[in-house]
Parts: sequence; structure tokens; C-alpha cells
Amino acid sequence: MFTRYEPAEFESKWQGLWKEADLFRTREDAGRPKFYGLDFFPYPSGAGLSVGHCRNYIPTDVLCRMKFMQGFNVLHPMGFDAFGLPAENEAIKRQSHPAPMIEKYGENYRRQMDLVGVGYDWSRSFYSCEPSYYKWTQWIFTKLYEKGLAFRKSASVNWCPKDKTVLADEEVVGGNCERCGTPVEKKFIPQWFFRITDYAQRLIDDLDDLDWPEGIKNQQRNWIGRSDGVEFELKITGPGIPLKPEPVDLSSAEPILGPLTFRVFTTRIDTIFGMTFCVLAPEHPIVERLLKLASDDRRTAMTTYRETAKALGESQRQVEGREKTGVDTGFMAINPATGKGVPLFLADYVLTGYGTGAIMAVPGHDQRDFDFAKTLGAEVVAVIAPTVESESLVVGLHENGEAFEAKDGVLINSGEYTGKTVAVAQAELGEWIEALGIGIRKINYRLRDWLISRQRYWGCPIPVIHDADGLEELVPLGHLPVELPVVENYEPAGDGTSPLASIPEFVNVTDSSGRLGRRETDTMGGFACSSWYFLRFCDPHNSEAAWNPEKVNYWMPVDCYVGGAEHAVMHLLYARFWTKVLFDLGLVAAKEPFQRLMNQGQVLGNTPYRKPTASETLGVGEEGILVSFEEAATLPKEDVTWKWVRMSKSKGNVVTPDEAVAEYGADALRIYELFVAPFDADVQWSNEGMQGSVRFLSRVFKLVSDHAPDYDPMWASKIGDQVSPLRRATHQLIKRVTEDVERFAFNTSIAGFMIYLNTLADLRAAGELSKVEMSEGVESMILLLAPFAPHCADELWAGLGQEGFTYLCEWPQFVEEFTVEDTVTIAVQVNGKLRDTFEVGAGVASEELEKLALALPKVAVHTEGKTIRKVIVIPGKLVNVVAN
RNA sequence: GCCCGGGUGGCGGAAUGGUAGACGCAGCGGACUUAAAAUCCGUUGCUCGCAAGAGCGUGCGGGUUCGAGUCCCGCCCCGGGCACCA
Repeated sequence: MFTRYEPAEFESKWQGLWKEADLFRTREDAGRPKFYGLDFFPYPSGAGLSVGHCRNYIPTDVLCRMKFMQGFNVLHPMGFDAFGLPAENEAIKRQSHPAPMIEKYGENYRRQMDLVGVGYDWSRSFYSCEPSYYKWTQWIFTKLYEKGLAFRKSASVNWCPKDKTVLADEEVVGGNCERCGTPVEKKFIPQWFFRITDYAQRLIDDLDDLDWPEGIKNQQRNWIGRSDGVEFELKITGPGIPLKPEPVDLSSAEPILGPLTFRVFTTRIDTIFGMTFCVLAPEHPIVERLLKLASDDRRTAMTTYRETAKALGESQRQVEGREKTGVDTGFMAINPATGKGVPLFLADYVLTGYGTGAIMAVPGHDQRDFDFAKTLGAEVVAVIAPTVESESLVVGLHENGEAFEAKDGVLINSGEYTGKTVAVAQAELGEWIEALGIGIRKINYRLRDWLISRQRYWGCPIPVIHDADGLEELVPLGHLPVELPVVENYEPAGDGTSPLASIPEFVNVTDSSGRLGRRETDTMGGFACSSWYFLRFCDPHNSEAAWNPEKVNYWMPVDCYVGGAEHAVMHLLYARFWTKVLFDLGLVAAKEPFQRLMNQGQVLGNTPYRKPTASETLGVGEEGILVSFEEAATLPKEDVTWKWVRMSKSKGNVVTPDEAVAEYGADALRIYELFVAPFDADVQWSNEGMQGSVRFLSRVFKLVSDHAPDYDPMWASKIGDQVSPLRRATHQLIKRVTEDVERFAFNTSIAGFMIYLNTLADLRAAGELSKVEMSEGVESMILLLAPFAPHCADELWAGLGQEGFTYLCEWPQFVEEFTVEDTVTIAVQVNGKLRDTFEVGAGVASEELEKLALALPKVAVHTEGKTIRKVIVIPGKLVNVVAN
């Protein structure tokens, strides 16, 4: 056997043997617990995998391999997220069709995953663009439709003029297309939506029971954005508008007729006495009616303002630090608390899409309203202060240009509510407004419905027919899938229609009554496909149904889901939503798809930048001009700055697993990525670090080859229950590795192996090691190493003369009492400062420890001239002498 | 502005309120070698000291405690997310 790590000699051999033995085929043996380990569904890009991607797949593989050895039925599948814009754009660029292209890329991913020894069950793999898969994506669409959760409406939507498609809210970042950075435009066209807003509260509530990183849960809560407040009605008065005396029922959906009113939503009903004006969004529907009643010059001003706002577009209206603008309508709104009329403005800082599109403005206690009041010259009143007496403090703030937004003060200048705390006033004023009949307490969510349709070719067709009467019909299950036609030319038209619309053979269909209908030509965004793939993996080749419920209910939920934190909102929220809908339909038993979620850190590559020349300017946030490694080598040293940035093709700093495996071996790569930092931390790729893991594996080979001649496979029947330092080290290692893998502390697991090697070297230097105990040690170590370095483990296992694969062996068990040290080092402190230590047998009583400690000369030195007040003894740990 | 993370040696990082710096990288010294690489052994927080030892040390300032990297309060800095959401 090898006396050092020679990966080229055996890695591909074992990969071949695993494949031949179909080692990773999912087992569903009765009587075993199940474990479902899953990685995020990857889109296979043409660039292939980098060592950064491996940081996702290797840890999951370690956990799944351990679980299998522990006796679990393990489901560890992998497939490809093939539909969507990235694939289509790439195919257009290459002037090819996306289908064969994506398959080729997927095969390359698979080859690379096999290369690093990840144990996927490839028999369950699929591409989301296969008709046998998307048939069921369409089927789930029909289920959503039947429940009223999929619907079509005309909407002002985000339109990317470069990608020529609409985008979901989540795909718009800072007013630009997330993918290509083009400023997003607004378009008013019919679109398909999923009614995720119906599930807003459940999507918040059920986060509590998930074992997810708190940060991700928080991001989801923020995205859903629950606000508890009051929605109420305000009357408008002004030239020619009589006041409406009777209250209005807000809970009814009836449009309010007669005299003009509008509704506002506020989370700060406690500040209502400070409402000194109101603001309508320029698009607010009531503006049309106000225009008719307004005086000529007001009407002109309002119309102009509305046109300007429209021309600016959403993203420009929301740029940071933009000066507030608005126009006075000349009408008044009646403050229901004071009975006074306050000015009513039109201003684009009020958003159409949130709440009612109108607000009560309280400039004293809202910075935005304050800024507006300063610009337009509206009154500012202080109604909240830290105490009843401290009004001057709040007024001082106002003079300083700041609103007082605190929520822990008391009310002032608020009639009978003066002196009450904010919390009390919110409750009482909420009741008051409900009793008055002009409003209700209400919860608003920031979350909008999920825009799913895309005017693009490469996506799952929406299974709907518009019949001869223009009504929607679902394509029945028997006619699914609606197959994407294979065509030469699929480039987006850019006029808001899908390229499918220009394919008559696709568009023209007969409806259910045999008349000519028109097929829906939009496709679904890629997030639809990835919202249920984890269910399909449970029963991937079922042609009769999306899945067999028994299989899905056996495997679901995913026990451990691993992927990058960048999908914190979109994919994870959508998948949760679909799962809940399917749960409500009785189609799955799990109400949440992913019980435990883990986000791996990124791998950063050292990347050279140079200073810009006089004619070059840097973009926002850029610190230099990116240069290639070759160019950096030619520049003077002081002109190049190196930065650690995420590996990406565009940065030219990618290290591929192919390179790393060729140079160092797959197991060295695995060990490096697991050891170099905690799982969730970013790491800086380093060749020295890779050398370190090569050295570690070589030491393992050396140890095993040294002891192989003495190895006794029957050690278990001979070893008895004696504990020696060697045996203690072995059982400590088993305990450590087992527990650390469970908590994703792979770095300390590997430190455990290193400590074990060091301990063994020390013990060997100190004397002869028992062959039986050494057999236990070597065998356990190899099996423990199997999930981390599976090729090495199998090679070493064979080196011991064992048959078969470590994967099929039982995970070593530790005996807790064997792990306990028989002597302990007691720390001796005087007044909390370490002064000495001493060795003592484990389990020595506190009184004895105190006596031993007080007898130490160093304790005497530091307590000299002082009185001992107290002695604190922590058995097995420390003695602290308190003296003064 | 709001919400999350995170600040520990030259570097990556360990530490259920109980000996801070495990383990690794890099460095230094040594062995082997004609030499180098590889490997092995030793050493390495900082300051003072020949040494024994002492003092200081987990972003900063307070606090709780016999004892704080860890808990509490107030700041600073870095990374990420959200952001005119009323």
C-alpha cells in the first residue's frame, strides 16, 4: 500500500468502482430512519464549476455519507435548473438552441461533481426543461389556478428593455435589472401572478419552527414586511364639495359614492393630532375627480405634476436623497381628531402600490413628511415627546430639521389623550376610530403578488387557452404537457409579446367547445420550476403523477438544505409558498419544505487591480481597474493592488476543481475546503493551504501503512474494556467527529483528526502501542475519514486487507466513559488571575482540591499579607482563591 | 435610516461563564541530504528580564460576577440585506 498520499494512483479507480457498484443509489429499506440532504438546484453555466461551488456540495456530501454509514436511508440527489433567462441569453449569444446547450453544460457539471467524489444518486437526476418534468410544473399551475391562486391581470410591471421581458419585484435591484443592469421601465400589460400575498402571515409564522440561520429568517420577515396599523377614511372638502355626515363601512368592498373621501393607512395612529396635511400618490384614482372639481390653475398644476411624475418612472422617483416635490390640490381633508381641515397635496413620495396610496402626514414625527412640509411650507406640530414637559426638546429638534420619530414617548397637544403613552394611545385611538365607524385596525404587508409570466421562449409554457369568447380555460391534465415547440428563431420580439406568439402552430388551438382558441404564449419564470423540484426527487420518473404521495411523505421535508445566502428571499420564499399550497390541497404532508437550512461561505480568489490612468474614471464602489494575472506581472509592484473577491469568470480569478484535483487530488481539495474556515465563512483560496491538506493525508497514509502489518481485524473480540491513552484518544476522535459533522463544524472535525495523529506520534515516541488498540484506532480513523476523504478511505481500507467500500461499513461508535480523562489539570487562580496549575486524578473531591491548591507556594506568594476570604472550587477545572 | 452577521497572534481560525490562542499556514532553529525539495523533531501572542518570573493582552468605554472572548448597557469599525412601504 502507499506510504503517502498519491491521489493519481487510485482516485479514478474508486470512482469507477463506486459507479459499477451503483453505490449511491437511494435505498428505501424498511426499519431505517430517513435522511434527505439537498443542495440548491443549480443552473449549469457554460463556465463550469469553480472550487467555490464545491464549497456547497462537499459539506452536504460529508453529512449524507455519515448519515448513510449511521444506518439512515439517504436521499442525496442532484439535477439541473435548466429553464430561464441565463440559458436563453447564452444560447442567443452562441446562436444555438438552449436545449442541447444546457444538456452539455449539465453533463460537464456532473463530470466535475463526480471528479470531486460527491456521492449523488444520478439515477434520480433530471433537467427542469424536460417535458416529463415540466408537465407537472404545469399541472401544479393548474392546481393553483383552480384555487384562485394563479390569475391574470393588467398591471404596471417592471420591464427590462434589454432582456425584453417583465421582471418580478425581486429581480429589480435599485431600479435596474438584476441580471443585466439595464434601468427598468414600467409597462402596463396583462400578466400572470401567483397570489402569494394570501400566504403572507403563514410565511411569517412558520419561520419560527425552522432550523434556519436567523439572518435568512429575518430577511424573509422584512421582505414580507408586516405592518400593524389603522386604515381609515378622510373626508375631502373644498369648493363645491359638501361634507358627508354619515360614516362609511370600510370593510365592504363597495365603492364609496357621493361626497369625496379617501382612505389612508398609518402605523402611527397615536400621532393623528399632529396630522397637518395629507398626501395622495399622483396615480391615486380620486385625482381624476379632483381634477374635475378643481380651479383652472390648480388643475393645470396638478396635471403637469402628474405627467412629470409619470415620465420620471419608478426608479428615478426613488433615488436616494431626492428632494421632495408635490403640488397643493387646493382641497382640504378633515382631521377626524381635531375636526380641522388640513391641506391636501399630490406628491410622488407616496407610493401607489402600498397601503391605500394615500397618507396622513405627520411632519412632527415622520422625517419624510417633515422634509415635505419644509419644502412646501406646511405646519409642523409636536404631539409626541419623551415626557409631557419636554415639548421644547421636540420643537428644538424640529428647528434643527429633524422629526421626532421615537415610539417610547407620551402624547402632547392631543386633547384628552395627552399624557398617555404611545402604546396606550395606539390601542385607544384604534378603538376610537373603529367605534366612530370610519376605520378599522388593519395589517398591511409589503409583499406583492408573485409575477410569474415572462415574454420569453425558454421557459415552461403556461397551460392556459383563451377560448373563442376570450375566456380562460385550463389545459386538462390529459393534454399536458403543453410542449415548447422546437424552433429556429426564438429571440424576444420586444413589443411585450412572447416569441411563441408568432408561431401559429403553437398559438392556434381548439378550445373545449371545439372552436378556435388562442394558446397563452407567456412562459413561467424559472422560479416556478425550482419551487417543487425537491418533491420530484422523491419520485423522479413517475409518468402517472407528479409524485406518489407515499414517497413524498416518506422523504419530505428536506432534512438539510445547503446553498448560497443570495437566495434568501426569492427561491426560498417561493418554494415555501408552493409547498403550503400543496399542503392545503392535501398533496403533501409537510407544510414546510426545508427543515434545516445552511448557507456556505464563498471562495475568494486573490485578484489584481491597478490604479486608473488620468483618462479613466472608476465606477461607484470600484477601487481600481481589473487586470489579468499576466498583465499584473508586467506592472510595477506598487501599481498593483490585490483584493480578495468572489471567484467569477468575469474577474478571471477562477480556480476549477479540474485544476485543483489534477494538482492536489480530490480528497485534498475536500479536506482543504472543509478545514480552512468555518462552513459559513468566506475563504481565501490558497495553494499553501492545499499543500497543508496534502501533508495531512500523507500523514494518514504513513500511519496506516506503518500499522497495517500489525492490523488485527478481530480486534473487537480481544480488546475488552480497558482504557488506555490510545483508546481514549480513539474514542475522543469518534465523539468529536460525529458531533462536529452534525453541527456543520467540519473544520474542527478535521482538527480532531490532526490532533489524533499528533497524539499517536507522541504515544509511539513514548513506548510500544498495543496492536489490538492500534487496530481499533486505525480502523476507526479510516471509517471516520470516509465521508471527508472517501477515495483515501477506500484505498486505506483495502490496504488493511478489507473488502468492499467504507461507505457500506458501520459508522464507529464511541463509549462515553472511554472518552473521559483519568487525570485533569486544575487551574489555580488568586483573585481570578492564573498563578499555577497542578495535575490530579479525575474525580478528586472539592475539599481535597482546595487543600492542594492552598498548599502551593505560588498561592502563598500571592496571598501573603492578605486574608483569604473565599475559595471557589470547580471540580475537575479550577480553584480560585479570593484574598485581600 | 432600519434589520441581520462579524471584529481574537504575522495569517486562517479554536474556546457548554472557568488555564485565551486548539488545529493549520507562514516564520525561526535543528535532524536527514554533497546540496535542495520532501519528510521528521523542536519553537513561536506582545513587553520587560540572563533567568526564575512579572506585567499586558480577544475593536473601544462602562457594568454584572470569585472569575467575562463569552452575559448586560453605551459607542466605533467592517461585511451583507432592505430602504420615501406611511
